[in-house]
Amino acid sequence: MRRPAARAQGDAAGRRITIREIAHEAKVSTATVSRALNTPEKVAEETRRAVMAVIERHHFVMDGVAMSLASRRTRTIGLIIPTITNSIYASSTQAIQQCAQASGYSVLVGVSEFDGGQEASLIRRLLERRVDGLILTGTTRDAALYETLQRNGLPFILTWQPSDDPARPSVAFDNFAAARLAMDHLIDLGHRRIGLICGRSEANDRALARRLAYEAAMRRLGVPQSEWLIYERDFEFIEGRTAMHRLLDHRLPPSAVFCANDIQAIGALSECQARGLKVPDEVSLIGFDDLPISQYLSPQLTSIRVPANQMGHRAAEKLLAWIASGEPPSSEVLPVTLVQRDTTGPARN
Amino acid sequence: MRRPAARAQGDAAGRRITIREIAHEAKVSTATVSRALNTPEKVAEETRRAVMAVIERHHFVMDGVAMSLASRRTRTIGLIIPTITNSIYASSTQAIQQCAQASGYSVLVGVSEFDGGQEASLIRRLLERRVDGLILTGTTRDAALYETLQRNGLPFILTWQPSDDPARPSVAFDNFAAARLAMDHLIDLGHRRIGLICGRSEANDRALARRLAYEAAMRRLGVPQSEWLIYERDFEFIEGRTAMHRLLDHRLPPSAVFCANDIQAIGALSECQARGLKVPDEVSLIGFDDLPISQYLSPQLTSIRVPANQMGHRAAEKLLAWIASGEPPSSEVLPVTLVQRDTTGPARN
DNA sequence: GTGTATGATGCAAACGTTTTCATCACTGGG
DNA sequence: CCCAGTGATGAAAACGTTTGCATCATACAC
Repeated sequence: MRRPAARAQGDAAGRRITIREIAHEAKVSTATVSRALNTPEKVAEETRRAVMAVIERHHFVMDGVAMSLASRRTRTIGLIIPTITNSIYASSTQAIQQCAQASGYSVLVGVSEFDGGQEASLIRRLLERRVDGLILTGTTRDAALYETLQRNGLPFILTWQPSDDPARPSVAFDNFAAARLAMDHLIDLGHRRIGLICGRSEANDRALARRLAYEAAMRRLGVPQSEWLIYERDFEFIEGRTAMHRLLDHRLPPSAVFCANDIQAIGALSECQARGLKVPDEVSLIGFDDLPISQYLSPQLTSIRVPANQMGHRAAEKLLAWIASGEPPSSEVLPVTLVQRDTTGPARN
Repeated sequence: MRRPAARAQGDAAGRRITIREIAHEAKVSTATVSRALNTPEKVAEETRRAVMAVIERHHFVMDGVAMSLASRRTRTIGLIIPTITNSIYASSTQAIQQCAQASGYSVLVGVSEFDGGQEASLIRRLLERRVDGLILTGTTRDAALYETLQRNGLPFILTWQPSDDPARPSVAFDNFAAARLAMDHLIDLGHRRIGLICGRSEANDRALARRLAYEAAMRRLGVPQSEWLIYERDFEFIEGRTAMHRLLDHRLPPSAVFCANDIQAIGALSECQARGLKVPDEVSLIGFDDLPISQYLSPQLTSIRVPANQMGHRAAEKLLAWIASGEPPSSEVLPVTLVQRDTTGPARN
C-alpha cells in the first residue's frame, strides 16, 4: 500500500519543479531566478527573459511556503469575524478581501461565533500560520491575548468598535453615538415608552455600547429603568420576532422599539405584520446597520447606516500600510447616519 | 533609519523562540520536541511533560511555515466564491469554515466577483500558497485551469453545480431540476405567460442551468420563445426591481415571474409593492435559494430551498477526507425542495 | 545466556526559497 | 594607466521544522 501523502500529491504529478532546476536549465544561479521573479529590475533584461522562458515552459509555480520561511513574510493577513451569515459582516469582509487581493495578499478567515474562547484559539492558529497582520472585530478581549500579539510584534487593526488605546489602532464608528442617534430620532417623534431589542451585551461590546446609549437616553427622558422593555437575543430573525412578540403582549406595550441591528428589526417587523399591526401608525421600529435589504422591505425600514464597506476598506489599507512601513497607524472614527424611512412615525398619544 | 521589516517584527518582540531552544532547555533533541507536539503518543509521558513545561514557560508558538515546508502540508484549504455579500454563499462558506476549523484547518478565502480571469489568478495564488485542497464554485472554467490542478495533484471539490466528470468530484444540487420545480409550480397554478429574471448566464453556469430549465418549460408549454420575457442581470436587489419594472410595463405583462435567486426576487417584489400591485393576486412571484429572510418578508416569498449549508459541510468533509486518505471521493447530488408560501397563486384568466 | 521485539530518543538530511556578501567585468574621470 | 563606482551575477548560509534511520536500553521468550 502506498503512503497516503504520496497519493495526495496526485498520480500525474511528478515532484514539483523547483527554482533550482529552473536555475540549472537557464544556466544561472537560484539567486538570479529569485531576483528575476521578485525584483526584475535587478536582473539584466536578457537574463530575465531567458529565465522567464524556462519558467513558462515548465509551468513553474513558486513555493510560497519556502518563500515565506526564507523571507519571513507570508503575504497573508488574518481576519476574524463573529459570523459571516449576517450580511453586515459579509460586507466589511468583502471590502477587506478586495483590498488584500489587489495588493497580492491572501486572507485567512476565522469565524468566532461570538465566542471569546474560540476567537482566542483562532488568533493563536493565525499566529502559528505567521500571518503578516490581523483584523479583529470589537475591542473587548482577554488582555493576555493582546499581550501575545504585542509580544509577537504582530500588526493588527480593531474594527466595529473604536479603541481608545493608541497601541491598539482601530477603524470603527462610535456605537454609542450611533445608537443615541436612533434614540433621539424616536424621542423627537414623541416616543417615551421605548423597547430595546439587541444582541447579547456580555459577549459583544457593540451590543453593549448600543444598550448603554439606550439606557442613557431613557434616563435622560426620566423614564424609570424597566427591564421588561429590554431583550437581549442572538442575531436571528426569529429572535427579533419573539422578542417583539413579548413586547407587544405586555400590559403596556412600547410605542416604539429600537432594534440594535437590522436582522432583529426585520424579525420584529414581521411580528407586527403577522398581528396586523400598522407600522409606523401603531408602533414605530428603528433598526441599526442599514442592510441593503432594508430599503426593499415594505414598509422600508428606518435604520442607522454604518460604514461597513468603508470600514473594511480602510482597515485593510491601514493594516497593509503598517505591514509595509512598520509604523502603526492612528485610529480612525467613521461617520454614521440616520436613514429615515417608513417604519418610524410620531407617537400617537 | 531602521529597516521596516525589523520594525514590523515589533519592538518588544525579541527573535521568536524556536523548537531548538526549547529542545536545548528541556535537554532533548528537536526531534523529540516535534514529536511531543505532533505525536505525543510516541514520546514518554515524563519527557512530554517536561517539554510541555518549557513550551508553556516561553509561550512558544510553532512556526507553521517551517512546519509546512518540512512536512509538505499546510493544513489550509482554499475556498473561492463569486461573492460573499449574497448571503446564500455566506451560508455555505460558514459551513465550510466550521468544518475546517473543527479539523484544525484554516480557510483561505478568495472572492472572484463572477470573473473567470480573477478566479484563475486566485487559484494560482492558492496553488502558490500550497493549500492542501480547494473548494470551487461552479463547474465551468478553462480546461487549462483544471489541468493545472491535476498536474499539481491538488484535491478539489466543485460545488453549486453537479459535475459529470468523476475526475472532478462535486457536491451540489441539480440547478436544472430545481428550476423545473419552480416552473412546474407556476404552470400547475395555471400560469402561461411567465417571465424570468436571472443572473448572467454567460458567466455563471448556475444561472444558465436555471434559464435552460425555464426555456424548456416554456417550450413544453408550447409558448413561443420570447426574449422580452427574459432578463439577465447582476445579483442586486435593484437589478431585480428594474427588471420587474420593465416586465410590468410591457404591453402584455406576465402573470407570473420566476426569479432565479431570492435577491432579485425581493427586488421584484418591492417593485410590485411600490406599484400597489397585489401579490399573488395580480402577479405571482417565485424565488430561488430560500434565503433565511424570505420567510420574514410580507408576503412571504415562495422559493426553492437549496441546501447551501449542507453542501458546504459535505464539500468540506469530502475534501478533508480526500486530503487525509488520498482517495478522491465520489460526487454527491443534494435534494432541493419547493417551499410554497404566499407570493404564488392561481393565474387569473 | 542468547536472540529478538519494542520503545524512546537523537542525528542529520531534507524542505525550497531569500538574501548577504563577494566577485567580476565594465565604464569613465583623472 | 589607475581607481572608484556601478551593475550583474553566484556561492552559500540562513529560515525552523519534520522524519528516516540508527542507536541504545529494556523486556521477554526460549
